[in-house]
Amino acid sequence: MSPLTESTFFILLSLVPGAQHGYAIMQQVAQLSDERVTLSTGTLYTALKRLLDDGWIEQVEEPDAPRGRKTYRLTPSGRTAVHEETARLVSLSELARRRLEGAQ
Amino acid sequence: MSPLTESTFFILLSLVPGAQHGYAIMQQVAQLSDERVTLSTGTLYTALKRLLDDGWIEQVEEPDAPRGRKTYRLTPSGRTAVHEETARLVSLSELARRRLEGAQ
DNA sequence: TAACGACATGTCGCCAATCGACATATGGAG
DNA sequence: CTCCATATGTCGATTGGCGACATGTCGTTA
Repeated sequence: MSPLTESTFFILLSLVPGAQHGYAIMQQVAQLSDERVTLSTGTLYTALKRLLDDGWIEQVEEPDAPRGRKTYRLTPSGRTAVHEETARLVSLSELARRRLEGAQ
Repeated sequence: MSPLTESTFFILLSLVPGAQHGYAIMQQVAQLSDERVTLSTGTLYTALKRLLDDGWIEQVEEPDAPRGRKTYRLTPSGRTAVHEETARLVSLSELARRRLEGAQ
């Protein structure tokens, strides 16, 4: 399992509490990251396509959805991936802190 | 300041305690990451070149160095970058944990 | 009513970085 | 002498992000 890119990780993170559509994901990522990560539409929609292909997200059928809005939710595999990536980030940041503090 | 790739971050981390040459960096990254990250030579030497260009590492002149060995050390900018990236990882991993635990 | 900005999805081409494969050369051990 | 660890490097393919462009709706307001 290779490390996720920051964009991909934020997209998955924004879907953790529940399903959302693309544009809302974009806004939430900006909010979550305190405006530090602002996804371009190019990044967002190609990432969503890739995540669908990988089976990490799936489209939710919503009959009452306005216009051409498409809503996505995490699959179990996607949720596992978020957990694994979070574990990687935690161990990596702890390793880095130890190194910077001088303790091997 | 965009996020560093995992490879680049590990290379910089391995130089935190002191100067090293390329091959030793490769071995230390493998050891630091518990064999999870094994840099190919392609990744290593192109990354070192890039880091030199960016002024994050510099070559150390060693008259007693055996063969064509080249030793590198962190510059002040490079050290700053490691600190900033570590801070980013810490805040990101904390954000992720909060999200997964359901709080916000 | 016309214009504007927010909402909403999508494609395209460029660029940056990783990876595996290949190339080259030295030193030491068996 | 052959093999392996040491040591540096290039090249081409692939992946992913980004900015620009394209298209269309909806609500507000001048």
